[in-house]
Amino acid sequence: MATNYDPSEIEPRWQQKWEADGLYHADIDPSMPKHYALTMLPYPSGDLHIGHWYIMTPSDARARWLRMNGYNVMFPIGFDAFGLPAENAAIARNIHPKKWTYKNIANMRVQLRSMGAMFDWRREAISSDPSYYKWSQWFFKKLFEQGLAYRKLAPVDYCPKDNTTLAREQVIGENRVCERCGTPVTKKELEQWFFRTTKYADELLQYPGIDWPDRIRTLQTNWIGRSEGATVVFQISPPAEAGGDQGGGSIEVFTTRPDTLWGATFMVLAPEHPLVARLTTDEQRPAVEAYIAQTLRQTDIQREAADTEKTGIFTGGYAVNPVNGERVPVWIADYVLMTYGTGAIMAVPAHDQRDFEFARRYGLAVQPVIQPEGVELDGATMTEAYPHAGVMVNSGPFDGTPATEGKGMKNPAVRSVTEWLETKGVGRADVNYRLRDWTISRQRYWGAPIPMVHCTSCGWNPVPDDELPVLLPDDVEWLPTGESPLKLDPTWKHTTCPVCNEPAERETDTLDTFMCSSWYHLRYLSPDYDEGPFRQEDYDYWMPVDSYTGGAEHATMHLIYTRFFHKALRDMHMVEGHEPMLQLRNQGHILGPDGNRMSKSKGNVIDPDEQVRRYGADTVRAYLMFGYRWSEGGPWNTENIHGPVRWLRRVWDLFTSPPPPVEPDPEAARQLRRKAHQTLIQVTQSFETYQFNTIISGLMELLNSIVDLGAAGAAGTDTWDEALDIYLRMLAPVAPHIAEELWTNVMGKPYSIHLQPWPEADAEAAREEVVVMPVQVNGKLRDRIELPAGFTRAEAETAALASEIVQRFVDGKTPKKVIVVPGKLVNIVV
RNA sequence: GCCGGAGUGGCGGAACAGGCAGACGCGCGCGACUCAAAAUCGCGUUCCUUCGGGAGUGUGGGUUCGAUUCCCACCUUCGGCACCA
Repeated sequence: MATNYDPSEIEPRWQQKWEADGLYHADIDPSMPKHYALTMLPYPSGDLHIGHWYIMTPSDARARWLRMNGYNVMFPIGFDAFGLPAENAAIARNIHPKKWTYKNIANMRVQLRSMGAMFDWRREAISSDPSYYKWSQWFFKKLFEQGLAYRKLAPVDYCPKDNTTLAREQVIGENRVCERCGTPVTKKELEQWFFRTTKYADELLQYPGIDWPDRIRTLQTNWIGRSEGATVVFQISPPAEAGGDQGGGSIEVFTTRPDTLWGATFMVLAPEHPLVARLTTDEQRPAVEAYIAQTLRQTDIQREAADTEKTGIFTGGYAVNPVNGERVPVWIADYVLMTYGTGAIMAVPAHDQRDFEFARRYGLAVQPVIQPEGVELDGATMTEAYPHAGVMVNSGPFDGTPATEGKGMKNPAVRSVTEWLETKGVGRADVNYRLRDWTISRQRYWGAPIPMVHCTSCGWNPVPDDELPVLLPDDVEWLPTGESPLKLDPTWKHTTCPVCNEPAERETDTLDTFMCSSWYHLRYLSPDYDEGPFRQEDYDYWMPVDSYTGGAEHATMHLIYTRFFHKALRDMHMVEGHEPMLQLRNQGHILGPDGNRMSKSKGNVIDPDEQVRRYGADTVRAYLMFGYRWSEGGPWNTENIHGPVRWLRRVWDLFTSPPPPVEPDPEAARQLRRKAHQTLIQVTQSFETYQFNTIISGLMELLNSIVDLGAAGAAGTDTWDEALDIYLRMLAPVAPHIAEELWTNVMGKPYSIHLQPWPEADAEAAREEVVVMPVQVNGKLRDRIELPAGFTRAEAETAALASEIVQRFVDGKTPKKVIVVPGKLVNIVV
């Protein structure tokens, strides 16, 4: 029976049999508890990357483990197939994006199958299939009907290389580059479709009942950027001298520090603010217009760079500070952004560094209103703003009120001033968010057409349901010209208005691919269903997603979008619960052997196919689980993989070349049983907590014990058989092929090991009989004593003091205290 | 600048509701088998040591009988945000 371990023969054979038998089909079974295990779907960019293995194979092992624990587990797979990378690659190679994409999918399917994962391939969903994007379009319509999709003219982020607009989330890094191609983005004023993500800003900050990493929650919380404060109304002052059309009106500002209102000595509007034209006096008009023109020429990057010197210009207009009636000049400056708050601020130079710099540059008044303890702030001589705690001064009725450091309503000064503003009718408590609505229009070809029609008399209307999907035509020029390729098609855009039936034009932009991936977990439920995006009974059984695995880089993109999507659908009564995914875990990333990100140009790419050819899928799986903290990742190591290589070879040898008969020894058998059940407890716990490296190390340790204790007399006993049985069951989730081969063909046990239950741990058997207690003297380890399990404190103390080595260190002194921690140690304090 | 991870042998990493630091593996060294090499197996492997011990989990303090684990202040590094009023 002794043969060499040959994964290249074993693995494809079992993969074919499992598939032929439908072993991993997940079907509704109300008699079983369900578990929806989801791993982020891959983008069909060419070849499967070792990174895909790193996300998917540990996730697969855990899904298999759950299945052995009695869950009806669904572990689906699909492709996020629309989007820029496919289109760009297709342009570079001069093939049609569709052809390129589907060729890659065919290739990646083969590669994915070589993992030996328990994917239910019947549920495969591909976002660029018409049967899929029909429902992406349908969801768009639903959002439109709810007012959650809308069209507006707005300055949006634009990638000049990819020639398309981008969502704010897709602009990254300190120099604000395109998430896909790394080109610095520019701003463009365009009519675009948006999703009203801001409607859910506050709710997205809550994570009710879900187990998501703090890290992701923090990233999302920062991204959403909630600020508490007050909106305050400043009346525009009547003209002090001739010029300017200033017949009343008011300017609203948002501030997180209403307690500093008495120190607001001027106001600043964004140059694009609609009131600028009204406020500007004739005298100032040429200068103001010149400043605005100059601002427009600047890129957003220049404008938003925090370290440039603040510039601005006086409009000539004034407003009245509502708390003290003082007339304050109104300026415009590009450090005030039209896209946040009201696009206007009250400037408090004494307590805000930006306002301070601006005031000093233009000689504006600085009035301290928060006095720190023991220091006298003087507006004339201050060298920087004082943004910290103190006592309110020069603040009318609030003089003497303590102001703490924090912004928002937790600061009592902020709260009481806000309440006072409300009673005076000049302000109200308010909240602002950094989050912007999601721009979803893309001026590119390879995406789902936005199902909207524009008619000169009826405006924008959705395509009727029975005309969905709006098919993406194959025969267009899909070169990126900056215009939507669909617009350049001579015929496609022409249609009739769904309302008046007159000639009308289709929307020629396509949907951001992140929209398609916001609901893919729902399509897996019923991928062939054509009456709706999913079948209700499938939803009722499988949702929500119980465990979701993927990269943390999606924290402020996909993972916000999909939560928004779920909440929107919930409010339309299409889905239940407040969150789509109950548990989220992020893996790290595998780098090249040189420690850099893998890239073809660096020549450090590890090809999983080659590793599988060399070592087998089970070994690659085991290495990826064993070699890293899953949450951290790290460089691929061409030497460390030899550990798992040897391990699985030794496992093979143990089962195929059983040890020679020995004299049975009950003590060795008892020890083996103890180790087996201890390992079982530890491995179970490691699966629970996604600690894949200690699953493998536990199995390696147990193998060592089986070999050693077998030779010592455990071999051939019932305990031996039990240990080997437990061993294969524990091996099955991590190395499914070798476990199946050894179980079914070598041990002759009933097919399939993957239908077997997870073994039950015997806590009694796992308990140690003899306890080795470390003995410390003054906290330093001096000796170890053996005690029978179940000893008393007094026995432990006596035994510890009796130790010769301990006595040497106690050195005749009387112990002040003896600490006995049962099961841990004895510490003698002298 | 602000927010959040992470710093443990030559390397990947274990152990943390405070209790034997370095499990498991890689690499390395010595040995066995072999004509030889590979593979395999056995032993060893944190550092220093006068062999009694001593030091040691990024640095410096603190709490404690006892700290990799908790607290304070730093340093390094990796992410994220960045004129957000």
